[in-house]
Amino acid sequence: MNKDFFTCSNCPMTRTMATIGSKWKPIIIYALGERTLRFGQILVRIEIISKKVLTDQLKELEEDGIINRIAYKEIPPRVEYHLTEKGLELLPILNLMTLWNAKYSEQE
Amino acid sequence: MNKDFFTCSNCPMTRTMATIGSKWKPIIIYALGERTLRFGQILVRIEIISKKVLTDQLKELEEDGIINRIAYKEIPPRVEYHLTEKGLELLPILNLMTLWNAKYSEQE
DNA sequence: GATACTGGTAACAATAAAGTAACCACTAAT
DNA sequence: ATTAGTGGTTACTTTATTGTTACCAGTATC
Repeated sequence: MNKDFFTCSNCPMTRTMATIGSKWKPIIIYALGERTLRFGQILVRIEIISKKVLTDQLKELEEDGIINRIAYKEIPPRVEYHLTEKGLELLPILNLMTLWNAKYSEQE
Repeated sequence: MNKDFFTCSNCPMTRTMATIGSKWKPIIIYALGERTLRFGQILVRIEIISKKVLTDQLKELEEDGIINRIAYKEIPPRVEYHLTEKGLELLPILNLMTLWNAKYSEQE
């Protein structure tokens, strides 16, 4: 009985998925990249995401320290988002994943 | 207007998420690792996953060429699963993700 | 003959995630 | 006075994902 026995309560993968394992989060992070984008710009880039979902996901990503939100006190409002250091470190990993996927997507 | 304009229909991240972006898939892949495991063994390792969900996810992973399923014609039945080359290549990437997550999980 | 074993399946229930549509605040310009 | 512009929120509906329970096949053992 080896000690790497898999238990979900503190399985690293389970915990990681709890942070970025959702339909939209990796997409948002990827869309943001190294840019600073306004709410509306993200909305346009991801095209088919809804306002509400984007709001929700951005909020969660901010809570998890993956993105930074800066609201300027202007009218009409301007809110900018960009990845934190933590978020930026995720970028190359997500990139590897898309490369992996692309590599095996040639048969289509 | 630069050409990396983000369109979801063929956004690499969106497509990658379609393959492995579910609550359980990364966990199953991670649990499998380089081992060959029987259905029941995976079930025990992941503890809280249900039979049905595991069945479903394994089926999809097999369809996507990420795992191999070998059914021995024995009674009681014996079915073994292991990662394909494609699946194995995903392992280090998932590993990076758990490392990333662990790095920023110290505050808890 | 009853029971255990394994890897499922079927029918269904519950939950979580995502989507829709209307609305709001506040200012500037028409 | 009305409309546009931005970044939301609210209430609600729909859809997707997960989970539950009971059951099955077919052989071996008690």
